[in-house]
Amino acid sequence: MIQKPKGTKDVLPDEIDLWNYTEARACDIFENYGFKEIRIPTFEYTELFERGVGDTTDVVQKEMYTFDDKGGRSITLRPEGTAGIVRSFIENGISSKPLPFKVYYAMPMFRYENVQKGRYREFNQIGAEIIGTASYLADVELISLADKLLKKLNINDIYLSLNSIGCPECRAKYQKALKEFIGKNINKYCDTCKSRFEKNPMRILDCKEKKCKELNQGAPVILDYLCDECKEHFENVKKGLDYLGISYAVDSSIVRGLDYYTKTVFEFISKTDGYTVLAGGRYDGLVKELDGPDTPAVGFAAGEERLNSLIPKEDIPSFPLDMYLVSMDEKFDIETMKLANDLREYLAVQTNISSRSFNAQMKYANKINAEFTIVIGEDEIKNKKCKIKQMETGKEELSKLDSESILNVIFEKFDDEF
RNA sequence: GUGGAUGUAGCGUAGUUGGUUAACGCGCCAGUUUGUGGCACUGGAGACCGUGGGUUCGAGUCCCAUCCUCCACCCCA
Repeated sequence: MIQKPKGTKDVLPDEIDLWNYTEARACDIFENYGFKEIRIPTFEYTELFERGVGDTTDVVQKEMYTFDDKGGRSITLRPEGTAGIVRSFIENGISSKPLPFKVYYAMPMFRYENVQKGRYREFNQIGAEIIGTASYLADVELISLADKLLKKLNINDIYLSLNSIGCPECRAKYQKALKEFIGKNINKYCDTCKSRFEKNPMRILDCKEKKCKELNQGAPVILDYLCDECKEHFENVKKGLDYLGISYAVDSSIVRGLDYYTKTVFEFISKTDGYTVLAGGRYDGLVKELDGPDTPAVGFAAGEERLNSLIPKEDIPSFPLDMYLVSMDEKFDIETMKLANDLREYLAVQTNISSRSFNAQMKYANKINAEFTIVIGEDEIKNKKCKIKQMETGKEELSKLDSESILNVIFEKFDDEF
């Protein structure tokens, strides 16, 4: 038997209401904040991610789905959304349109990593980007958007961690101090940390190895090395969030695993599951790094699977079938379908397309939770009348046998229940 | 990539120290009921016991390998 590849999943009709609910909710909120949807390719040239996400990151080093196409080009299934969006921003000359460019997306991402709770190889992210403004106000708007999204989805058992990792200038000073600190004991660190030392020393602070954690005690803190501009930016972000009533905790250990971040970085972390549900930050250098005009930007992404696992089940609407038309006999099947088609202008209707007996059709209508049934047979066709039955109450009402009359009867006689 | 647990009809499970046609519940299909569903009763379909190899007269049961799923680590959303 052929099985689905490791780390993928099927979303079956039983679960689809949840997915549609999350996406529709998110879409509404994004639109209200003035964002428009963007759709970009599922795969890009590998170089985009190597340069954009950073070739020292785990995502690029060991988690990308990369292959050569038949023309010998190196292609990669996108592991995240931002790099592709920035590529699109540059390629389409959007910097000459009114900025900021505010877009959102909901699309699948691909990372080759080991599967566990809330983590898949093909997974979906819902995210937003603001490209073309350096103001702290964009950071605040974006975080407030993220906060609103989670609140509207009734995901409350969650907290916001905030940090600033500065601009390249203050980060260079900080990294120098950090390397001095770590360098004293570098031979005591684990092998991964040793390899991080030259290329990306800040990631050493992220290491979960016990010995490394101990060695990191008393390491210099990035916030102490921020330049005046970065410091002011961070202060303004915090003040803005305070004013909007969004609570947060500054956590100087948040570094983020993607190289493009600058200044503000943040994560919304689930208290119940312990993992990050939504995360993002500012990436002022990325557009230029990818050969575009020097353009500042901020963005975030949320894991849709993780969001879905935290949404209260009672919030999810379901859409039962409005009506099932029972055909008394084979010879009425097609007339029944004709009536169904008329009713389908207004209602969700099913008919007998499985050659079931009368009785079996009633049972089926019951099983699929049809709200109403109408039996179509000799008498109905002859008299042009029918009985509309509400399945839950067993209540029946007479109607003429045409779609408009049926609709009227439903709204008049069953209005309170329907 | 590392470590641990698991794998028997669609789902949840049973299967005794290896021994005929692998069992049960739910679900599915049909009948009891050629003008009305839910309940009940009766019947039916559906499993090469994850896959491949080995031991044996004989393997769902034992051995090896492999894959998947789940969990933890790493990392991330």
